[in-house]
Amino acid sequence: MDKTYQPHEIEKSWYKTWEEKGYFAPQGGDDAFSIMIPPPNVTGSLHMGHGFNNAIMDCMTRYNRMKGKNTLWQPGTDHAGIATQMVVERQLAAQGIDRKELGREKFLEKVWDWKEESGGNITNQIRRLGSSVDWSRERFTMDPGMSDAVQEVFIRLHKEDLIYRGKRLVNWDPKLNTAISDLEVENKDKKGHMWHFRYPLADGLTTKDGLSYIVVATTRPETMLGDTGVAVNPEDPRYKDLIGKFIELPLVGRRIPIVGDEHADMEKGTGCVKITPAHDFNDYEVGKRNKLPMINILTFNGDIRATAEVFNTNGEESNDYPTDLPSEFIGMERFAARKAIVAKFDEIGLLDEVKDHDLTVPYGDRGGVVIEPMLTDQWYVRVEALAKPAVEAVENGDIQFVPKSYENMYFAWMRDLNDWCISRQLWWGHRIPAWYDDEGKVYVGANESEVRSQNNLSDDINLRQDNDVLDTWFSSALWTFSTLGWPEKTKELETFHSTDVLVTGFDIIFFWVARMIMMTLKFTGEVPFKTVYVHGLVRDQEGQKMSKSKGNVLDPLDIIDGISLDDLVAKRTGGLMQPQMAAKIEKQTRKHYPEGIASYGTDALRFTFLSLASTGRDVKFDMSRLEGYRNFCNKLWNATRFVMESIGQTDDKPLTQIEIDDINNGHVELSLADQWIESRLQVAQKEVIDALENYRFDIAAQAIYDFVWNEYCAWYLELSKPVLWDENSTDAQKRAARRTLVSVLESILRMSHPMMPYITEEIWQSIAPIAGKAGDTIMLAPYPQFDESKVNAQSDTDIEWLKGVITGIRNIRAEMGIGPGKPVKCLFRNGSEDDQRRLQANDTFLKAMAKLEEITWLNDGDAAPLSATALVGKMEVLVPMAGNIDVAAELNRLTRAFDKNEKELGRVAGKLNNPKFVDKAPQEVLEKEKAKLADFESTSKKLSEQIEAIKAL
RNA sequence: AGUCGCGUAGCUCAGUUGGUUAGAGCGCUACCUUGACAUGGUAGAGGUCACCAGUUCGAAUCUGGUCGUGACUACCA
Repeated sequence: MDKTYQPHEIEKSWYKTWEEKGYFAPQGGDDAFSIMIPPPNVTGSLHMGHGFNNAIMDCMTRYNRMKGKNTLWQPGTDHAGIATQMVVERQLAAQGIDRKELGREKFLEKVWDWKEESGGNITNQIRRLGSSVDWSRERFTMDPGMSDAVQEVFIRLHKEDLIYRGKRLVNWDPKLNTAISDLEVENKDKKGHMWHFRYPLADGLTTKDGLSYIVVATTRPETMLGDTGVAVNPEDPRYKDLIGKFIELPLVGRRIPIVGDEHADMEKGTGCVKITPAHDFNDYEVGKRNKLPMINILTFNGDIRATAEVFNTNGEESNDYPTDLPSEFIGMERFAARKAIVAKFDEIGLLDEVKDHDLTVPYGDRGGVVIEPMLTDQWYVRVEALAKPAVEAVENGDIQFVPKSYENMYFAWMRDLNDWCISRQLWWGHRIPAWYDDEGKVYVGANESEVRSQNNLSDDINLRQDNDVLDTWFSSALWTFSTLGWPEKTKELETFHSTDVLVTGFDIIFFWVARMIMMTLKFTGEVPFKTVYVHGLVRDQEGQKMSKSKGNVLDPLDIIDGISLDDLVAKRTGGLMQPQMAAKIEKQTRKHYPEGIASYGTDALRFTFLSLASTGRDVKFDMSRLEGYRNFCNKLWNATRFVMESIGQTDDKPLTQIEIDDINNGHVELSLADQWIESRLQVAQKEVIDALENYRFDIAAQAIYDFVWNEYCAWYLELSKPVLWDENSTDAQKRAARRTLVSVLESILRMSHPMMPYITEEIWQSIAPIAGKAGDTIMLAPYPQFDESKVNAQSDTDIEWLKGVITGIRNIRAEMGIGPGKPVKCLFRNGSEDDQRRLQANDTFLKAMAKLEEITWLNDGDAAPLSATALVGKMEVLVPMAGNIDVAAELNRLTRAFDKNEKELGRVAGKLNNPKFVDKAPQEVLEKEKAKLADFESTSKKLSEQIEAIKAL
């Protein structure tokens, strides 16, 4: 074995072996366990969030598999409509090709090509993370089977009138030219302006104040081209007389009414609100209430149209107004038009005022440009009826969120839902199964011929299919059951649905979790999962969300394999949407990773993720923690080297079967340490199992770390040395130590395997046969169970005593400046029978671990030399001060201990002197405090005696 | 503005139904290459649990408020 842990060597080949041997496929008992991977973007690449997510899911999966359950972790990817289409469009643009020139068919071929080319990337990454998914069942949302499911769902929902089509105001992304749902809109706080415009009253009217105009304010001046009214509050004494009158819309010359609507707030702004129903969500509602026409003035790219589109309040084309727009603005980009229109108002003396204004601006989360409310035909899901059972499933506990507090978030969102806009003006995705005849009548069905036959449409009637595709989340919402074969009634569906647990970040509870619950209940009558484990979001060391545009993303593989600083900088600054950020990103990267990133290996990364998986909302990823866990792997590795060495196994000379049988079956005489470590192992196992069952991976990781490092390595390994190295030890004693070393290590490996699959498999392969365990892989070995019969409380207190003596002497050594290599004498005074028994049983351990040349037991009245002293319970451990020892230092040490003890003594005494406490506190607590008091008093007494003795010199 | 969450050691975080001498890792200080491991060992230092008030015999933990901070929702004519 190498002297240090080398993750690369270990992690190189195991995954391939596991996969090839089919260990990931479901096998095991009748009791099933299943979990669905949240499908990542097929052409994307993994980020730290995926790494975190995968570490948790794989830990659960491996744990349940080792428990003997019929375990399925279902993998797959989604088609990520917008994101993928964007990437391919950009690639084409680089070659000077436009998507529309290419045509739909050809373009889709290109996307499929790209999927073939890059789709392996993400699955490779998942493999590198060690995720034990069943690759034989890998699914993709655009697979034929899943597409059938999507179509089936659409048609059925439509039949039940839960899907409808309508002309409505939607969030429009002018860059990507598609509608997006309100969840895909990101609101950002911006500094902007509020422009006040004067709108002249028509027909020579004046206001009460004698003005010939009213003033409206807007943050989006360009929309005024589409104004079809001005609203004032019906109660507003300033303006209510004007209701029913008209104004002359500047620049356009449109005559538009003043309407009374409560939307206009008398306290706010000027009290007059311009109404642009085709370009503002509030105005849309006001327009509907007041029967105002809607005028669309923008193209899908967000430019001013050549001619406006005029609709009546029902969304039908109308001639309520002419379609002319002022020629000087035509074709202008919306923000340029804003400037030009403000300038024009200023020029003609109608710009009343400009104020600075803080506002929230909606951005598309994909395209990154300002969203424009746009009047378009879209498909919607009516969510109200679907939401009700989805809420109930959580209320009645069929689905449980962990941590529970996320249920509030879920309910809050489910309470006020908007209908879900599911159509996207893209080519990449599931095309909407709807056909239109020449009159625009809609027919929904699986395909054209079905539509014709179901609706008795003859072949000479023209039909064309809807151009749009469905939101990717529509197909993702069917993920748990469509991956298992629905709408067929498959065996998999029966066995693995509902799934046991969904592991996801809170940021997609609405996007995905809620929609899955709604759709799955609707179509299977089952919940998609029984538990939703919600983890935090991985952030960088400054607590910032990781994003490509901020340049603070990390690829988990770069942590596993390592990356040079220059490569990391290049990776982060390449392909930026905003190239001007490059310098800042480079500076930041060089600051945070002056040496680049070392290679830490998969196990250390996974263990780090799991140790960070507490109940918090954020996970700040801390490289120093990662380093600590890499060191932990090294610790485990070297402990193994020690065990191998102790049993006489070397790389080129393995143990013979006879030698192995001897270790496992020969006569043994268990030492206190042997019994103790077995006992502690049980306690650790219980802690780990309890933590895993409660989704507290941080606690499980901590328990493993603590047991391996601070008990097995720090104490047990050290305690085994005196036995193994002492010529006077019997064979039975040595055999006991060897057997214990091996069996505890083997248990540690199985206990840790779900968290650190590679190193545990690597070591297990050589340790298991020696421990007498059969099996080809640790993956399928049984998970260790808590065995109460091996818990030994006596050994625990005895070892604590031993540790106390050793630590006490080491402390004296350190404070007195006695080097660890120098043997000292030691005397025990004022010890009990128990102390004496322990001393006899542990004489060898003590001498070896505290480097003692002689131990003397003092009986009452025996004289003691002047000594430095440590207390172990009531017993005093004396290290004689052989003349050259620092008296002042010892006095100082004792005084510090005394002061500390006095403080505690005072605190406890105060409590016990309080009659109310003595009166009301439970007996149990009272006894505990009394015992503490006695201890502190005895310690104080001893320490002051010792201080006096030193002072007397 | 509303809702929810958070504030514990220099840093990153645990702290289960109120009773611990408030813990861990990293970092820090001193010492140590001793035959698993310097990716190590030994011994230490370091906290008014944001602040104020309350409930209680007893509060990091429960309640109310203040301050700071984050997320989400809404508004922003």
